[in-house]
Amino acid sequence: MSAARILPDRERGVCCALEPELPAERAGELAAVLRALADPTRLQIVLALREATEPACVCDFTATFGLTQGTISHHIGKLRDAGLVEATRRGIWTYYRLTPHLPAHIRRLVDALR
Amino acid sequence: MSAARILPDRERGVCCALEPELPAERAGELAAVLRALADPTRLQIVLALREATEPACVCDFTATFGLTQGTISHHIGKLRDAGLVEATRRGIWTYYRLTPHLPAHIRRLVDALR
DNA sequence: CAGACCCATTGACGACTATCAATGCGTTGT
DNA sequence: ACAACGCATTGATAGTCGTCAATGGGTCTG
Repeated sequence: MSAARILPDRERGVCCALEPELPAERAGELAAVLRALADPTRLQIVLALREATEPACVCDFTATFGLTQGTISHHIGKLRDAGLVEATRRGIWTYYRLTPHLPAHIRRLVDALR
Repeated sequence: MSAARILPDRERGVCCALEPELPAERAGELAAVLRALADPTRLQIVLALREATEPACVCDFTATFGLTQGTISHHIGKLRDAGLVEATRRGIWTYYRLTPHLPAHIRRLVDALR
């Protein structure tokens, strides 16, 4: 044990102005991706697509999650807005898959999900 | 190029019921952590704590982000609720640091942030 | 004790979210 | 042409979120 870390001594009235780790714009983009993932349904959709060998359709998910078709479509729309998911129309169906060649830092994030 | 993937043939009225990748409870927990990270301010706080050599105080962040003390406290409260951040009182100050020994799958997620 | 300081909490406000039922649109099969 | 199908969109509702100003509770200094 003994991760007892020593706490810094502070002078009253003096705060350390910290530097943000990321430029504001970058932090906003990353937060937007996280927001897209921050819902159990959308998270499961992304994980399913990540593992899937074939692209999936909206109707595949409605049964799985017990949600309305409209709701699933809404969720997938958010994933598309975030750039995480791509769609391909083919006749009646719209096939979805994880966006191939995501930016490296986003891909790392998606890969970290478990 | 030619990432031209072959799309599956589908029979009308037949959807593939997919298996969720995660048990519902686990997905909910993970989504909760993602929700805690899904705000630019909280994201920057976590990144700052991840890189910091010394724990930080609320007042350190108010200047950095141009937000009220109350707002920063509120954000840190959410990070605490999510289990990402720990607090230590010492006299006037409350020192915050990233929770040591996070569960592996959460730690992996935090490490993936950039 | 009185004041200054750090932080948490509360109340209020506008903005956004998740969900459903209902509707509309394009495509396919008969 | 018509009906069935997959999906998107809309409108509505209940809930959550981010922010601030204001207040209150500890803790230190003089």
